[in-house]
Amino acid sequence: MNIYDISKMTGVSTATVSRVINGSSNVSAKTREKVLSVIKEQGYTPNVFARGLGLNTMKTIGIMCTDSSDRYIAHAVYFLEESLRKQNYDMILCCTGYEHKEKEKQMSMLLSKRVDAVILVGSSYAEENDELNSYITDAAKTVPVMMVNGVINSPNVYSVVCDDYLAMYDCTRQMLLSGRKCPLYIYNSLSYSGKKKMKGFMDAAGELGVTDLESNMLYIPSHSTLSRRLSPSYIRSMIGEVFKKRSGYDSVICSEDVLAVGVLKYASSAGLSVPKDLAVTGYNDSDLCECCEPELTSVDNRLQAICEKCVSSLMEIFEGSKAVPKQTVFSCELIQRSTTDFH
Amino acid sequence: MNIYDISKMTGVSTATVSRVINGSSNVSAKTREKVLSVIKEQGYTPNVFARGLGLNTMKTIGIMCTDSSDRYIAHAVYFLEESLRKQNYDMILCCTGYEHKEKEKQMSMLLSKRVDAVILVGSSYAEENDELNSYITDAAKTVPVMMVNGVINSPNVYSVVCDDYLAMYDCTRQMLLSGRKCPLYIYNSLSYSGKKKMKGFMDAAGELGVTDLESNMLYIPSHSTLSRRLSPSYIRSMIGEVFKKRSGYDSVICSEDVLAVGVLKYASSAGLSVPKDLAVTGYNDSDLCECCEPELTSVDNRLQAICEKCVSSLMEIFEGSKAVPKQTVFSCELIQRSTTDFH
DNA sequence: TTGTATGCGTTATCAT
DNA sequence: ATGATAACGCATACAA
Repeated sequence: MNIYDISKMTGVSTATVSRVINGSSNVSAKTREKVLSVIKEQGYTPNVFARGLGLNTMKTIGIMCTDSSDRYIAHAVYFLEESLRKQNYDMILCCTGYEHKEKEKQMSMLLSKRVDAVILVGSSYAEENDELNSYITDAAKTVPVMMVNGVINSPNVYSVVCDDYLAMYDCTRQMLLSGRKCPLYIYNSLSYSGKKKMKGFMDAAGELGVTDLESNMLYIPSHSTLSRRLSPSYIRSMIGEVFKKRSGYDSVICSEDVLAVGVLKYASSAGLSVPKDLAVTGYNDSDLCECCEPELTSVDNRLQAICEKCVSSLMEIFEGSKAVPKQTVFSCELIQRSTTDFH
Repeated sequence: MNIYDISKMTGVSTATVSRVINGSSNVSAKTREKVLSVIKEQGYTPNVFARGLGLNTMKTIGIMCTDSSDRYIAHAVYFLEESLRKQNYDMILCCTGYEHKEKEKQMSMLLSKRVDAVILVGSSYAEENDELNSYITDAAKTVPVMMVNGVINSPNVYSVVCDDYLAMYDCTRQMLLSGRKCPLYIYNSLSYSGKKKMKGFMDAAGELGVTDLESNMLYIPSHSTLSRRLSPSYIRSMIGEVFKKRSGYDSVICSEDVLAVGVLKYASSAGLSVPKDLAVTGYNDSDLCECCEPELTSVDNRLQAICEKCVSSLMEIFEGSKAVPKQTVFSCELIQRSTTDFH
């Protein structure tokens, strides 16, 4: 069943059938009605390949992420899907993992599929080293590239991010202003946003009199070769070692919620009362916050707003707007629960 | 840059270029080498639309799920993506939500995109009422339909599931054999697998002397119009009400981990010691299990194995095998942690 | 308002 | 082993 069949059955030309399908106004009401009824009756659907061949687009966006089972990314994918579908776009989802080689490979695969744009989800796509980003900037010569929570300054690459620096700066300030003297910062990533958060902590802590920042920071890398994901009990044991080496920590600020869960586990096993003996904050405001005891103070990084803005900007780019901002920054919001006693 | 350009630059016909691209053996080594070098040098990529038009396939699988940000589904999507990519297939991801209308709509959208198959993720696609499944059985007339954790008995529809009935039956048995007399079963879904689990509980409880099953079961529906997701604190309060009405429960068996987290929250607030006063089990063996205190006994429903089998079966179907099982069943595994004291 | 004719870039059939 | 050409199904420029 193709456009020729419909043409024959209705007695009009394929051009007119095509016009009806695409909602052209230059069709008489009578003709339109006739064609429409036959199309419906026959259950005819235009062949997307033929259409794609002519128009060179399939209304499909390529989504690249490292790992769609990650809490944060899974939500991003969901919000993007929702927004894109409203605009009648589909998504091809690619999970690249954390290896550069694979990222490059999937990108070229997406381009060969002639997607209309590529959305990069997560800050692990924005590398410090420009050389490593060349596959992205090259791709942007062909299609718009949108980055969710990552920034690369290059033509046709657009970023939508939240202000992780300021969020962590504020969070740290609040922690110290509430009377804590000796915070421990735990981070698990040195990605673009990972570094922003870290700097936020360091600046605030430095300004408020914390010296010897080195000993107030702990790096627990995720995505090791050993395991795909950090487990809370592993984190607990790491914390335990650090607390054994040096006592006096009265607060822990984490770059991700799961780290804070591990801290709470440590506190519980060490008989520390939270927040009295140890105040704790997480980051992402994920559903983990409400699963632990006490419930976790965290930072809402506005993922939904970011994803929706990302898609709406993309649509504007498609419409040829020249006024789309290269970078859009959202503010985070501190969500206070029971692991802190901020003023 | 198209196949004609390559043809001109190499001095061979487009047919030969095509043969080289598709690895036909009927090409001399010399010609192949020449063509390959020009292709590489020019960075030529075949146009997938033209190819799709001729072959009527784009090596793309449609994935339908209710909500890709759900922990369980997000993992399924990840495992499916991984398996499909190994076979050089892409996925178009659709989140349909829980409304029937939308499921139908997205299905027809996928079919109009000429996907090579559709994978339905989650048990909410298998309806009791055959009428409601007709959009699925109809789709199966066009392409193979694979169901991850749901069963519909119809031509060209294949299911890969885990034995939720047996898992819940065993879990309940263990609970009762460890000395518990009065279990509460909490469930949040009446989907295909939801009913299986429920029956598992009822059968085991009935056999081991629990009477008046009605009062041993509590339904807390997810996906209400109020909120997209159940929150642990809401669950806690629901539990609280039930325990107030009738005391004596010494154990809680949950159809999903997040429910169990809510139970633990209740226990903590009510001063009940787990597992001494109250034994608790979850279901799915999600990462929540290791986030709570004490860590949660749960059922591993072998999601990765299911997804991998689903894809490998699909590949066999594509290869024309007639021996692909209509239904494949995996056994679950009880993962004991610290919320139970099973013998 | 409607129809005709052509291009889009492959793959496959049939010759050679 | 290689080449010429039809077919795939649609959209559109141009003609009427």
